[in-house]
Amino acid sequence: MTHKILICEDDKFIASSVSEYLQALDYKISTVNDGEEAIKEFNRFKPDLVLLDVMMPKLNGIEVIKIIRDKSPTPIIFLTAKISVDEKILGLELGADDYIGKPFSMRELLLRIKAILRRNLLDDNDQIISFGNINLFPNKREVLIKKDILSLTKTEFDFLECLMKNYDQVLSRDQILEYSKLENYLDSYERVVDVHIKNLRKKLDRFNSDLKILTVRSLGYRATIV
Amino acid sequence: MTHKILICEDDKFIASSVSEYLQALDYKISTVNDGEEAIKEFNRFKPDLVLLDVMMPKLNGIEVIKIIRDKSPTPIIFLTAKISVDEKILGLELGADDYIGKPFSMRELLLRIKAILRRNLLDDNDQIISFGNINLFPNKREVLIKKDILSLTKTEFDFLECLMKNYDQVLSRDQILEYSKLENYLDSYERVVDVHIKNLRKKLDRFNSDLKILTVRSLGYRATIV
DNA sequence: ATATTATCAGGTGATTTTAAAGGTAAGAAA
DNA sequence: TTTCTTACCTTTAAAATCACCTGATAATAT
Repeated sequence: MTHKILICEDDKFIASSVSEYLQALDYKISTVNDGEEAIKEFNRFKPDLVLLDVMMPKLNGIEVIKIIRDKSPTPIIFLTAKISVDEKILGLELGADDYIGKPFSMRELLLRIKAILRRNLLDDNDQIISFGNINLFPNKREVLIKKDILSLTKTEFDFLECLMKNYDQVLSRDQILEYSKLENYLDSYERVVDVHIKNLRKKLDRFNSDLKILTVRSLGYRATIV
Repeated sequence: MTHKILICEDDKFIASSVSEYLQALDYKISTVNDGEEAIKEFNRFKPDLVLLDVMMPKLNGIEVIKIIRDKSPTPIIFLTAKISVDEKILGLELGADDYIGKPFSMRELLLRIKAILRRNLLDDNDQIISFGNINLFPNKREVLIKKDILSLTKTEFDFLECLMKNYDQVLSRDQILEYSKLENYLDSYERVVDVHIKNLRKKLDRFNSDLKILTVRSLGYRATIV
């Protein structure tokens, strides 16, 4: 796991105590003290999450988030003294993922960090599966090809997930059926797999997926990129 | 506003002097001498803050905090003779809000108590869950869309809270029921969820919420912004 | 050797069957 | 009263099945 977190905070005391606390928990930390450095370090360090003080020298947090959001969806938590609901809503519209008011407890901060990393699927268990231009989000049950949503039925989704998890491996019809835990899969006519594969291929083709499902004669199917 | 403080401490001398000192400052105090009593009295007394000795008979402080944290975020300060950095981190992870080493001065203890009670008040007002134009205030049990109050029944509120807390995750009907009732959910008929979701959707639509509840066929529901 | 044919695995589209979710309303509970 | 639950009905979506097609391989005949 061990995520990288960028702390942008001009109050040295807060910066160092947050940094120490998170380092002790095995996060990799980089710290900067103003907005301009924040942008530079963001590009260099490529953090998984940013803690961003709103009031900072040179560029304030709102300006920083605009620049970051232009090119990256990296989650950002604002650290802020006390702000109105309106400002909060503005920040959230600009793409902040959360706010935490000062003074905050370390435990509270940690909870929010964990929640956001989990929400953003950067957590180990529930990884995005990507090959070529296709991205599968297991917990959302959503598949994107480039920016297009590929709408799949439950079975189609399960088949694709199974094939992508076993990328480049040949899977038998039985394995695929079992994975998508269709009950009674023992009884059923094996050709069901063929039909679902056919429908899945059609949908993948329509969106020019470069992931293809190959037939391996007398054995089963295998997913690969062209 | 006068807060209730639960003191869990087996050293009678410390217990009574802290108790007297805080009572003189108008805090309401209850005192117990071991871990098992601590749990019982926590449930009965419902304190705003707990002072918890680490070394106690029957159940030690670490075990007590685990049990309390299972159901309550009530702030906890550990009272401890000497503790390594590792133990400190363990305690903080388990949900301690602060540590204070023995011997401590009454004045120092008081400062920490005040800081934590203050911080907790701020945080409570601060737990807004926001996505798109919709803002949910868990402690007020109020939902705003832009500036409009969305009036929801208890169940509708719970459903929405559950879905928003798990933004973009697919939740099964079971999970939603469990979240919203805490008990007896096993008895009930799963279709109730559909009905409440329908009613909730209608209300969200009427106010042009851009948070939508998507159905994920044969799995459950998922909240997302359009 | 090569051409012809039979056989087999897989592909496809149409149709049937089955299942899930939505909507409504009445009765129960709070 | 309002809110929640249940039952029933409608609508819609998905899965399974079937009959037929195609292309590949293997068997056989020339």
